[in-house]
Amino acid sequence: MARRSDHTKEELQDLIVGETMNLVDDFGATNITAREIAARIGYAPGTLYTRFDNLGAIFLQVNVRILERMKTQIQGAIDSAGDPADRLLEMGYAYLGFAEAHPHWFALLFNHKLQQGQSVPAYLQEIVDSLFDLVRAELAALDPKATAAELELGVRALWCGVHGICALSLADRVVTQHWRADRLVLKTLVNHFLASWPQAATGRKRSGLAGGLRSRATARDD
Amino acid sequence: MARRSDHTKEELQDLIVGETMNLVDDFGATNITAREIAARIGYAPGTLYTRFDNLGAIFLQVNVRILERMKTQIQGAIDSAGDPADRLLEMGYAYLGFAEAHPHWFALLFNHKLQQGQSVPAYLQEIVDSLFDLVRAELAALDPKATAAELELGVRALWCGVHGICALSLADRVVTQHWRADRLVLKTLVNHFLASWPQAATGRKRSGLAGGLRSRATARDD
DNA sequence: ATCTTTATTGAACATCGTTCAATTAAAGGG
DNA sequence: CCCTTTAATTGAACGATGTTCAATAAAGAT
Repeated sequence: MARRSDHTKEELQDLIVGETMNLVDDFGATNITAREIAARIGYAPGTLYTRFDNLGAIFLQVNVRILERMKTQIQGAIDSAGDPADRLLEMGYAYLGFAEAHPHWFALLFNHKLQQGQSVPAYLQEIVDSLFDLVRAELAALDPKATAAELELGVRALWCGVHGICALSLADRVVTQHWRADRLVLKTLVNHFLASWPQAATGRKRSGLAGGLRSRATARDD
Repeated sequence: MARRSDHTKEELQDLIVGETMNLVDDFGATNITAREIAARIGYAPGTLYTRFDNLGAIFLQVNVRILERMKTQIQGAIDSAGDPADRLLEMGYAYLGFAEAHPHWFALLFNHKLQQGQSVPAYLQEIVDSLFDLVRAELAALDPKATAAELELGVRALWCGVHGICALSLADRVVTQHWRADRLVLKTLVNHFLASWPQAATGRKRSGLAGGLRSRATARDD
């Protein structure tokens, strides 16, 4: 039995979340048991419930750490590229690289359901927002005249698009990209998107290709 | 007890899959038990295992039906629109509409993991392929000179992009599109993509906007 | 030393997926 | 019509799960 003051409350909490994170990486969240987590940190199963309401609460904290790591990866990708378009592409590659390197983390991050009445921790939401901001900054650099609403739409469209590629790259699913060229698909998507991003190349007039898009994109929402 | 010849083997199989499909729609796959499925069709739990190896095998057949329904929805969307670009957009809306109308089905379809050594049923893969073909046909109509490889890349990029929007529109997840404008995001993504789809508008020359994209999209794959 | 507090335990509970010997209904042969 | 054969169906049982909580034991206080 672990002695009473081997760890403070905070240390024990960290220990639980950290070990769960490792187990998720290796085996996936669905193959983890409370007893296994407890055994690995040298405590009894019941101890987990002195710090967390249930396993779901632990997984939520694991997701915070996963998202932190993902942000680190994506931020690192920005430094290695020069112009905004390349930086957006590198961010996409980093996102995809993370999903491929840690598919179980990726799955937990996006599939884990909050329990009834539970809300997203503010700190986690901040990280999400900061990631959105990274994309927004590059899109704004490419189109300084874009409105806030246009930028918001662009960020979300691009982000979701890249996410879809990563989500469908996960193995052992029913619908999968068995065609192994995810990076090429990602590049295709990002570049097609960016090709018409400065929505009106010269002075935001509605003419030609980009103008056609603009009228499309701002028409009625159906 | 259900009498021996109340149902043939095939009828019983259909009954199990159908009832499971209903339960998934209402409560989600993770909240369903073998005992509940059995009770609803008036059989004992053990009976399920005379037709299926385990619950996962039932869910796999449910996924076949889900995908069939999804295909029906998407095919229906094609008829209601005129030009290829509108048809692609409508297909995206149908995809999104399906995800929003049946989030639990959508989650099962894309999150359910095959067990070790299990492979995707041929019939299910055929449906996936046929859906890809629907997108391919429209992209080909928009760019008759596109090569097979270009079409394949385009189909996958567009499909994955739309899928990402749908996946992130699911509620009660940690990372979510709490910003309710999924259809607008989808339209933005599709239209930006299509705006540069006929990759070189006049005679496939590499010039201007589209040419820039083309050189990007076909450069080294990293 | 003794008491108080509280961190930790681990047996117990309900429920889960799954198995399989027992049971019961249908089919066939006389 | 009855008896035997066949196989569809059962439901108790098993091991494992998440979770609870009275019991325990260790730390700090007096």
